[in-house]
Amino acid sequence: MQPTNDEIAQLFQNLGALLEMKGDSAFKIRAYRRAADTIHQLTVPLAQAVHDGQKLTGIPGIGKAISDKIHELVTTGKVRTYERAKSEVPEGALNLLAIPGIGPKTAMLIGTELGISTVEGVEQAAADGRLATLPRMGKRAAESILRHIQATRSMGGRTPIGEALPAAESVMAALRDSDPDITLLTPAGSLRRWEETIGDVDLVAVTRQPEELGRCLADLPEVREVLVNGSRKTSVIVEPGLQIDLRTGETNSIGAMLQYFTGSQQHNIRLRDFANRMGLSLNEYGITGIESGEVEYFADETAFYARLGLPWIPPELRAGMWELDAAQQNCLPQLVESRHLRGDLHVHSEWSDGSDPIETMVATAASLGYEYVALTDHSQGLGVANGLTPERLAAQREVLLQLQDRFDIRILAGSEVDIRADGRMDFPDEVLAELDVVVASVHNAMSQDRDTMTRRIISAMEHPSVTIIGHLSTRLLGQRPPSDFDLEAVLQAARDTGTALEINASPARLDLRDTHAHRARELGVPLVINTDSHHHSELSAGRFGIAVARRAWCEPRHILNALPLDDFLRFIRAPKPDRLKVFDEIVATRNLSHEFATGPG
DNA sequence: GCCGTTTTCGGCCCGACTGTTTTCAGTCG
Repeated sequence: MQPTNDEIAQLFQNLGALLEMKGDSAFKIRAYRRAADTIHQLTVPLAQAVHDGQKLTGIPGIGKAISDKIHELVTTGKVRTYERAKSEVPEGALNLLAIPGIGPKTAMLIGTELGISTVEGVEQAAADGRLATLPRMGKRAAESILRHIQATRSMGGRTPIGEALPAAESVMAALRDSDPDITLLTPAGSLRRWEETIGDVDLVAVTRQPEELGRCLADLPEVREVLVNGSRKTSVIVEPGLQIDLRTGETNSIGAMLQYFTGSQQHNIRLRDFANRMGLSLNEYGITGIESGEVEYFADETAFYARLGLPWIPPELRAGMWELDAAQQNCLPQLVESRHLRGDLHVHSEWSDGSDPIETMVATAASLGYEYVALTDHSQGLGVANGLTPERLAAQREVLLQLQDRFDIRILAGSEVDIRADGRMDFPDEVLAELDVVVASVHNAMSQDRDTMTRRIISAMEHPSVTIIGHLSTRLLGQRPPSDFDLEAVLQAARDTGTALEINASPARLDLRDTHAHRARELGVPLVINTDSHHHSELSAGRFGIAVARRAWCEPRHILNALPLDDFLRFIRAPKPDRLKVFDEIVATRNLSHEFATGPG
């Protein structure tokens, strides 16, 4: 079994931690961590790249030594440097790093002095007083670690953005209520970058009495625990287990502060490195001339980046990958925005498992200013969702025709058709041929092996009536892992067959995920941003899908449902082998460049 | 270990907070 990118990234993350325990060079450690971060975000499977003989050293943060180690891992299944480092620290010390407040140094100490290798062991030692006897440890430190272990247990890892964003908005509303002097209060960190899961919610605020605001946060009723309460930073855990960090600053530092706390860490490291070479030093207060010691202040991020000779970089792009190179060459993408969407092509009604009448869904889509909407209730095979038989589907078409007279918005007849376990479609061909839009999705037998699932999806793409593949991986964030399939083969098939891929905007799914959407765009696969609405209120919830597309560097020209109605109709009416060509022609005649940018380098 | 509009050697982002200390190490982001 080939190592996945995540597994390779984890190995380098661990290697960095092991070297830190051993007291190795901080720069070497940072290099491994950077490589781990980069690999985690790569869109192409590294193991495949190794087999194809591709050069890895062009990837940021990957030089000869790390490239060699990746080769070694892929070809032999092991990395000798890693195995050796592991043998030189106490068994299990890596496990202890999962405890907040315990880093490599403390983990090493606990392992060597107390012979402890598990989180439970640390908990025991903290409780019975052994932990407090260690050097640079004490009663308070031990208590803090005990609290952290218990807090972590009830938090259970990163929070899907669909849960973190409302929680953050609720806390921000409460803070605004309690402090009328707030002039700025906004998310930063991974939330502002719209990552699919959030570790801690970072909030940035400007107000007259910052320490008072920190106390307000600590005193909110939903706060379960106060972790930090300093003059500029307050950290709390709110029910049901989400950490919120609030940083405060001055009005004239807003530009620097927002930039600093939005990150990502790798973006900041690269940006400061870039600034250093200009003789400038960056921190959260402003930009300092290294020679002169003079500090310049910035009221917004645009001015901050401009001082470095750079255009403003959208937070979704600040991954520490290619965005600085693109900014320097002034070729950042003009990212797609919610206002660019002209239709929604995945909408359910009460005819299957939605909860609203068709009319309500259509009226809501019209009120959002859309030019078209496709009704795509489930097909017959999905019994639990009250899937439509061909007869009910035909009856629904009649209803849609009658409704059309009463609405300006173009109503398209569609279906979300099950891709059966053997790759066949859940409706006969002649039924599918009647529809305007066919979203084909996997809903069962999700644990099929890689080859079977890959063939199953590709076989659906090869069907002449299938317009879009819905929620490709079937994952549910934090609940159900993605199914296993060969992404590259599937994306290639999408391109070859002219089948569009859906970015399912439901915050429970976000599927395609950002890196997959990025790769699809690189390959020139038309993408669709759909809400998969089951209630009229969900029709306006496309923002999570837009965020995925933006993190994938998508411009409006990459998004099929950003096309005006006439052009969209031309696309779906073209026979499938010609569709990609039609898409290209449409974009060309609209006088837009249509080279699918892959990012510089 | 990586990297280059000062380059193949000699640099490498920056600060808040905590708990232990009495000047700082460790952790975090």
